[in-house]
Amino acid sequence: MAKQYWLMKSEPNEFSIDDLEARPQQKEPWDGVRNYQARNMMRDQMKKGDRIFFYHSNCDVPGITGIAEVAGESYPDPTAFDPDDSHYDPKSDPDEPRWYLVDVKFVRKTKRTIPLAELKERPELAEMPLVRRGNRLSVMPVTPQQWKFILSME
DNA sequence: GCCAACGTTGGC
DNA sequence: GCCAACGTTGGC
Repeated sequence: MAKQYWLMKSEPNEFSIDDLEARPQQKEPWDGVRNYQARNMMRDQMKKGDRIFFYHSNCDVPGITGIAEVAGESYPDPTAFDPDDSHYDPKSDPDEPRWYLVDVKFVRKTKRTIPLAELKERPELAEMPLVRRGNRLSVMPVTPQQWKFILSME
């Protein structure tokens, strides 16, 4: 299958692109997602080697700060089974897991933060869920055209 | 199955 | 800190 492209949001005060770069093997399980649309994409569609825009939300300058890649196939999110974890979900049964995740691996930081404000100005990106009003999806697909265009804004 | 209340996301 | 937009929950 052709390589696919994605965008994943993270709050940098929780987990930033620098945190990802600093991780052992520069890899991190993308746990804690509790939204069905986002889960479905991670569980069913994201494949090893797919590229990801790493997006910082809820911060001074929200925008794309780096590139990562999907490190392997999806698997059940262990934090859903842990009563001590803030993302614990008693309704997720290990025999029938409700939540899934993928591991994400650092590729590089973008040359600069590409701010949401600039992404919004570009008609080429008007179809991205990211720039649409009220969208709260934390994992979303990016078309090859959008991917290429955003890279040209670096 | 409807829908009001509530909680969360996330830009500003 | 405000608040609009959503998703989820739970009473009926």
